[in-house]
Amino acid sequence: MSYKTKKVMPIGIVSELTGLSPRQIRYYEERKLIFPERSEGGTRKYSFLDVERLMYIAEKMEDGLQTYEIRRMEKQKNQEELRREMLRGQLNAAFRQRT
Amino acid sequence: MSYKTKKVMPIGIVSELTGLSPRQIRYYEERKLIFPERSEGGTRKYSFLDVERLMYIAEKMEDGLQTYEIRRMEKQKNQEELRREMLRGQLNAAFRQRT
DNA sequence: CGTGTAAGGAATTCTGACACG
DNA sequence: CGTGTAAGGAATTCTGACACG
Repeated sequence: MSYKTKKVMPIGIVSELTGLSPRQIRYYEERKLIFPERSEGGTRKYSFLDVERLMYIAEKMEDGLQTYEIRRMEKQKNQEELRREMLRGQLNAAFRQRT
Repeated sequence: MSYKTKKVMPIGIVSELTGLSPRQIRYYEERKLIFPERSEGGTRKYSFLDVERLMYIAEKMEDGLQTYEIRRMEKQKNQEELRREMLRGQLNAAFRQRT
């Protein structure tokens, strides 16, 4: 696992890095926009990728979007990616090509 | 600053990642082998590079080296690098070359 | 020298709730 | 809906010291 995706930061650091309040960060988790891991004791752990995602979320919030709208956008993006990958898989299977 | 060098991890995470005890990690700091940053409240913050360095230190310790020997090795390495860089600088100046 | 541990305190984080709008 | 805040408690970290070897 890369340094970018490894969950290692406490919420205080993430708050400093993103400019968001701990309250905001926890709320975005409640709204299924962000998914930190937990330590044994229950404290949240975030990755740099999470920090990037939070900054992206912050932008969208500033644009006036609601959390469920952002979540919907993310889901759409993922589904488009899936579609593209499945298409690529089918093409590969059909023509026996290797990338 | 890259994800590798940004100081963001608390000592508990570093302990998990390296397999070293917090006591050992603090001791290596006392012996000037590692240099975490501090939060306002005084808690230590480490980077992934620090984690790598700690694993390197752990190896050397297992080899039976003492902390001052490891510190001496590091210093030597740095000085060699400096020498090489200065030499490169002089050559560039002498021949007006650009890399 | 290098590391474990118990001690006491401080910084950090957690959750659920109330408030505002 | 999104966020601030005070509340109480728990997890985490801090330092200095003693112990062992």
